[in-house]
Amino acid sequence: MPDAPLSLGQLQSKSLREHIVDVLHEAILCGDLSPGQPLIETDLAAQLGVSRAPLREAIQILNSEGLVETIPRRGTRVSTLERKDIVELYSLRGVLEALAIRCIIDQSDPCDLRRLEAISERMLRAANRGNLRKVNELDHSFHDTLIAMSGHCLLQTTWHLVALRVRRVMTLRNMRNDDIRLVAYSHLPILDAIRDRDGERATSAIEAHVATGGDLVAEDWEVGAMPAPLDERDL
Amino acid sequence: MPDAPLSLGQLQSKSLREHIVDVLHEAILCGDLSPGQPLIETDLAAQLGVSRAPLREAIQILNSEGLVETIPRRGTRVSTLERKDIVELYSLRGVLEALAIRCIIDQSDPCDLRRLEAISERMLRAANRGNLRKVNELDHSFHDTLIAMSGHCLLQTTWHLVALRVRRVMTLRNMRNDDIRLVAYSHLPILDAIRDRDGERATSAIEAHVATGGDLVAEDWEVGAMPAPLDERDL
DNA sequence: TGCCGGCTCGCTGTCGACAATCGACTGGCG
DNA sequence: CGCCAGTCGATTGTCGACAGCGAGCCGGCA
Repeated sequence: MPDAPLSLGQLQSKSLREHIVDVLHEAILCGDLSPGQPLIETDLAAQLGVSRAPLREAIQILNSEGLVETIPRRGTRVSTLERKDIVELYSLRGVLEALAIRCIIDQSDPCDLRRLEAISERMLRAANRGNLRKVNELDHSFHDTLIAMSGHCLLQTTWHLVALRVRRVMTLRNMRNDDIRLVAYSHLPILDAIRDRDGERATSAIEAHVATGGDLVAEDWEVGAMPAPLDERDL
Repeated sequence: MPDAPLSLGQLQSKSLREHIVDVLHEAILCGDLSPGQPLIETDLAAQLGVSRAPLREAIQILNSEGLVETIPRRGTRVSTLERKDIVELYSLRGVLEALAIRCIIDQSDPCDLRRLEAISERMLRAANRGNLRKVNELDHSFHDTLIAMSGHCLLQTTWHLVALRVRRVMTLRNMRNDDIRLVAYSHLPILDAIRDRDGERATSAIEAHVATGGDLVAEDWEVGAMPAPLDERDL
């Protein structure tokens, strides 16, 4: 039970545009839409059973999120991911998470780390079981929660952009089993440092953690990135 | 002569949507559209002489940029700026610029600081002349250039979101004359540190600089923020 | 007099159609 | 044989119109 608000207001409240954004997110993050693939508005609209107006608005959003790239009057395509993008992504991610941790530590009330600890624990178990998908999922939860706990709204907004890209990278790349153990265990020093309210150590820990992840991913990116099955559109 | 590409391809190349985005940017950043003011699509479209379709797409963009807030089926309004937003803005800005500086310093080729130095010099002169508008303009140039020099694309994208908000804050707040001198001169230590390729010192310098600015702005925000003239729309 | 229900109106969400533009193909000319 | 101009198809950009939700107003009822 990750989170199921079911707040009733959710019922039908989503506009068509947001539905489309969700669908496209899913498609891009899962790799159903491969990097570089063109998005033909007419076709997509027909496939989704909607008109082009909300679809175009959705594409605007995807565009601001950096998931697609639009060339005026030329078209839109799923954005590609080069090695440089990975490096940039993880370097930015590092400083954002470091900021989050500083915010958390600076909070007057002793912060509630139980959520993070619970996630971390489950992640370790999943890693030892070799359940790669679960580890990834919990990894994302961990970092999303960390950002949320900072109470820094603007940071959360910014993080959203980064998180989308990270998720994308993680799906495009298949990790080895050793890797996920490494990743899972490297959350522990972060928790320790936050618990001790030691800003310096926490910052180092998170940056080391992120750098590790980034290195693992960037390591042989060219290999793992572009075997995008050259299937023509089938969404 | 800030920058005038005039590359001829610019002629007519902008879609209507982008024009609208520019106009709305201008209107919001200049305060012509005051915080909280509702944006009625029908009216706006009529005033701009366009249909609602490109206007709505433009609003999507403004929305992702955080300049407006949309409540589904209720409408869009210019987003407000609370004191908390200012604090968050400047804290994020600090870490982003610190990252930029680290990138610049890490670059193998000795970076070309002349552009920054030139801007800084002109800023000092403007500050001594008491030319507030010019100082602000040069201040923005300085920081935009700094980010650009990092060569970090994702950082530039992220910076765009921050810079928009900073510009907005700067227009909503009238600085005192002492303030701008203080701001202008506090760029110097940053330049020095970069020149010496001293990462530690540069980071401290930029964070001090940003913090100073943030404090100056946040100081009496409630006073300077909300005297938004309650004029009804005249765009 | 105060509260509840229905009505009306303004506005947003969505749609289908038209106009404009770009790329590729084809044919003619040097 | 190669290059340039003209044409055609495909795709995006823009528009006006309709449908549907939400808020505020008005009237009836306790």
